[in-house]
Amino acid sequence: MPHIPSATVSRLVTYLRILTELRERGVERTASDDLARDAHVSAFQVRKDLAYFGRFGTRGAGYVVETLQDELRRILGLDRPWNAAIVGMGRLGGALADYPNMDAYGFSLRAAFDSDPAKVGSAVGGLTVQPMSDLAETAKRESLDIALLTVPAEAAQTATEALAAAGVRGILNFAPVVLDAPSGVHVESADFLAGLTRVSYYLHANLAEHDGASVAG
Amino acid sequence: MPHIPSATVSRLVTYLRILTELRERGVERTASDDLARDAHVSAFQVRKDLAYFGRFGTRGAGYVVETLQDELRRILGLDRPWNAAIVGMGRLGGALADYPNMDAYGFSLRAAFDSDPAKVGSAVGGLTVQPMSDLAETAKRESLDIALLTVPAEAAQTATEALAAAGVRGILNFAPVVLDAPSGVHVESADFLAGLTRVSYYLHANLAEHDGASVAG
DNA sequence: ATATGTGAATTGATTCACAGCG
DNA sequence: CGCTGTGAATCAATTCACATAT
Repeated sequence: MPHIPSATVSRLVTYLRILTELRERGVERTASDDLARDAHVSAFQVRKDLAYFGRFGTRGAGYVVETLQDELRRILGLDRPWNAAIVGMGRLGGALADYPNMDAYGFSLRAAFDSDPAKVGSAVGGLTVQPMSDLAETAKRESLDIALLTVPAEAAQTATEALAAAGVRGILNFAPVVLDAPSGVHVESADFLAGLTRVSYYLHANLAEHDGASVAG
Repeated sequence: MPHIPSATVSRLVTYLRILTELRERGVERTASDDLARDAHVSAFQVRKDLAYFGRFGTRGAGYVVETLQDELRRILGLDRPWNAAIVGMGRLGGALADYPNMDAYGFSLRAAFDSDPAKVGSAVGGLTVQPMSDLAETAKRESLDIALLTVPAEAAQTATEALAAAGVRGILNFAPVVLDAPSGVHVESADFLAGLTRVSYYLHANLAEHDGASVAG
């Protein structure tokens, strides 16, 4: 497998969503032109992105929605369940714990942690908040793969190291800091203040172009 | 001004944060090497990013933290206040309304909207939730610049068009859909499910590299 | 006929090496 | 002498054109 641009990975997520919506609407076939229009990219780009991973279409006829959806789910690792935990049960952590459809997307929330003794033991979104000292044991028992990290900025690096030590290999970081990712751990940023600041830049510069960057909120 | 890569804009946000932290710690001078280390990029990259906008350092001596911080705030449009509103007062909207330090970052929350009559009139984070029908009037009265869009995916495009019609020029979109940005409106994505899916991809592909994309959470 | 898949061309971003200035 | 600022070179990503398959 050649090296895959990270922008390609982001676009694959978009294509998958479009295919999911097409399928819900009962559409059976589609084409790179259609996907391109909905994803706001060129049809060349769609075909090139898919070509990194194989051949999924039929020349002259386009793609079968269900087939391509399944392939993208497989490529993106969504053909298996991921066990996730929320670390930091402030307002944002609480909102994420109650977020609907996380299971539908293939992510199973299995635990919630907070270092504040006042929060430990409370119930949020069907989970009981545990102390950080339970992290290693719970991570092992629940086979935690991914953490949604919603602690304050100044606590994020310490929490990251605790997560790495506990065997968690993926972190979605909501804190407004650049994390030093321990070896073997993949970190994605989901930093809405950075997004707000980019909006500020583009408004300020009077550049009302198209969309911007990536991650989560 | 040449064209600025959007990756450069994202990195400028990071540099600004590092400078802010240095200043809080009382550090007066820094160098591209230091910023590079903290931002996880190369020193070449730091200097090239800054060079798009001017000359801010002293050869042989590096940068004055306070000066460079001020320049970056100006470049990113943070030297003026932005008036923001939350559109969609579900769990996530509520969490954002209570988010501390939004003012410190230069964003002033002035209004909150929801289409659900049951939510209208309730108080969240010092704001009274207004119906969507008030959008145009309130946007004008409060000079709303930016919306934090936290409505469900299926409502996001309609809300975007209402915001554009009300004169809001920047949208930070938390919904998991690609928005069709009306002319003159800049949209940034703050889509945490996309971030989670990218984590899934990198874990699945067993590529425990470094960080990924951008936006908010 | 029609739309995919892909090597080649182009564009863009990053890296480099060093000139320039304090 | 040190570190910035920047043109040139390298590397990567996107765009294109068309051969290919149905």
